[in-house]
Amino acid sequence: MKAETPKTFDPKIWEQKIYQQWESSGGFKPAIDKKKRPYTIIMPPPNAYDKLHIGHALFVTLEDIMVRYHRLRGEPTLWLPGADHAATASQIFYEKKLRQEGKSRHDLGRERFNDELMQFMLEQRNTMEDQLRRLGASCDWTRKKFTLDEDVSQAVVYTFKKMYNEGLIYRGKRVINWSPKSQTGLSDLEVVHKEVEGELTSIRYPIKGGGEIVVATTRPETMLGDTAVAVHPRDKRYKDIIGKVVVLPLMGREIPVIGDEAVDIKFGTGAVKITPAHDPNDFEMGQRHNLEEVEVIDKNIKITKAGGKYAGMKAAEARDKIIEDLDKLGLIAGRKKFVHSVPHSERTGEPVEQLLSEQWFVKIEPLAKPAIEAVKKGKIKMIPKRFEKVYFNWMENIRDWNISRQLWWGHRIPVYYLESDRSKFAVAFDVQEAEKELGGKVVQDEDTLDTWFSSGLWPFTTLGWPEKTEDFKYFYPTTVMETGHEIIFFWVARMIMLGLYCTGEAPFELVYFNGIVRDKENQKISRSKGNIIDPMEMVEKYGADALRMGMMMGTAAGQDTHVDEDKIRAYRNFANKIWNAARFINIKSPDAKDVTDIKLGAEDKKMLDEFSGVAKDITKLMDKYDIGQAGDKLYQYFWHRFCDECIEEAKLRLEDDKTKDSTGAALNYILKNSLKLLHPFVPFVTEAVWQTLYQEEGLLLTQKWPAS
RNA sequence: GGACAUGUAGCUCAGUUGGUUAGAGCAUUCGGCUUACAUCCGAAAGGUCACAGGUUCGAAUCCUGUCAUGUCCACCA
Repeated sequence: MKAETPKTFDPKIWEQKIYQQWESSGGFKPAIDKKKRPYTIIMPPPNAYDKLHIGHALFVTLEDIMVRYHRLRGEPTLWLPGADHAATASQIFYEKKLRQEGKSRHDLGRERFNDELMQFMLEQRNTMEDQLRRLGASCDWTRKKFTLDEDVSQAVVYTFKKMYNEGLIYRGKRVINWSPKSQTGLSDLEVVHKEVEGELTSIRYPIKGGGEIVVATTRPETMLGDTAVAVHPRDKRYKDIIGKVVVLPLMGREIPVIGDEAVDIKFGTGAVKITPAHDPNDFEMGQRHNLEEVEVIDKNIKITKAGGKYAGMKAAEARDKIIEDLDKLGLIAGRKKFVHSVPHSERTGEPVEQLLSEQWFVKIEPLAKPAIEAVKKGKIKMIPKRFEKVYFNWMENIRDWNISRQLWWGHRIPVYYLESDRSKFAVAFDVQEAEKELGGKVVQDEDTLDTWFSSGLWPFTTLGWPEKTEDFKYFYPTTVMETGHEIIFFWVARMIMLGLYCTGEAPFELVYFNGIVRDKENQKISRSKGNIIDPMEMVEKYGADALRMGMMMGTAAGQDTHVDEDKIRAYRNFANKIWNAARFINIKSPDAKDVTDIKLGAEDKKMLDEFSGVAKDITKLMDKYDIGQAGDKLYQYFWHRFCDECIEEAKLRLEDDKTKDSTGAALNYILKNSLKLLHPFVPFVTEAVWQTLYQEEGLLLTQKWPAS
């Protein structure tokens, strides 16, 4: 560096060039050494069509810091990037796009719809990948994966087949959550409960042989499908009524009064109408008491033929009509406003309908048990640890997993039915295999798999499993899964269960949970709130290093983090500080000797000692995954200790011939090694300085960490 | 209904096993183009450590309770 080198670090000149050097150098690829344990992170794949938002910037920053740190430590380090087909989100997204063009997916047909969407995805994916590059993500692009890659899809079928053969996947009729808008079933996790003000209607059900029993409901129209009335077996009021028969009003059907512990004595009259086809609790009760399931609402939320004279009406219309009719008969015992929680689709926001439907399920208990064990025994650790409790709590109360989705986009369920007899089916890789097995023409199941089914296999399908590839053998189990705590059940739990089931090993050693990004008013960053910070705009304005520092400073695992533009600007200044400290040292001492080749003064030794203490502290913090603290310590040290004090005090000694050389050597040593410590956090500016000063030693990317 | 997290300067956060006058950065104010950097340097101001009890020679730190904020789970006929 010379006095005339620019006074400011200009990210625009450097970033792209440096990234290309890194990538083409092969430095992102792990230096495989069978004697060393690899450090592996499989990237949580962003949606292929996503533009990166600030949440992505956070996870990319954190993972890149981990990966760069371990790479500098000399470990064979793999960060494997990917893209997700994000079944539900993508289909909804693309259908919306079609609608704007005045089309629907049915105009295209399944095949064309999927082809077009695939085309679109692959195009968009380039944008997403470019954005990862701009953030400085040091991942191995030669190993990148897409969740719909041929080999990944094969692995999905393989797993489905194995689970089916071992009795872990079954087809069954259950009450499921049905999203009318997207016309698909949802898992319990895809449903959120919202408080809604509704109406609680009390209805008199006449008892055959005299008397009546009053039940209350928020969904009077479901009474058409009632097949019992339940009371608590120890409820004194109804002691003599259990076993009697009531006549279902409007329908005239005779249904029993049953006793079941699940009934809450204190609620309402203590008697509840049971509709096994439209309520999961009622369904379970129906199973216990062998009740008939009468479906009265269909997938378009209209009353079915079983609904008698109400058939064909929309459920809401039927509700009003039924109340009117009951009222005429004097059977309404009361109506009152009632706030209750109603399940809504997490995706579309609409209320979901609970319907009886035939779906594929994963029997979860045999998978959950070992998954609980793995965490209990410490085979998998979570940071922060408190999420282990959250995990146990959910896993211990887990229910079977509905994996069918009535979507077109995604992994199609690998089940083929014999055309001539649909009760016969085979699980197969393709039509030929199925036809061979069934001995006739076959049709494939129309449904696709829950996107989290294939995502659950991600830590090993990305490495080539079920083939015993070199990568799989070497890198699996992986080291860290870094992701958001909001998907601990959706994803993390499923990866652990499926990982243990498929490979016999826990898929990773450590789960690091990042928090949610909020703005300075503590609001969640979201488009609807209008407070989005576009990471690419920030990179454009302040450089990737500044954005990265802004993302990670003050973060702790599992803790929400705050960003705003001021913060990012402040760290742009930090990048500049590094640049200028280097300029100064190099201008004053362009031919600095190695500290081992020169007699050092007392002040020099003190500076060096202090530096090695800092390097040790940083190392300790990094090993604890206390990344925010490590960043803060470094920032503090480099700027306010090294620059403000060490360099300032050294200025005099640099003017004195007796101390000039040794001081220069010491400053140079600290600068050079600080670049290594700083590199995981601010990779671009440190690399830019390194290449300007120490080019003959190769890229900073793969230097040796200056502490142990 | 249950669980968890957080509450320290205007804002974002440190504060190690309890130990002098509670620390940074950003923002603010003042003074400086001092031979790397004005994307800078120096200085100042700013705190009842959410609140109330308790343990202790000593509490931001440990215990109990309260309040506020946020998150998750369960569920409501």
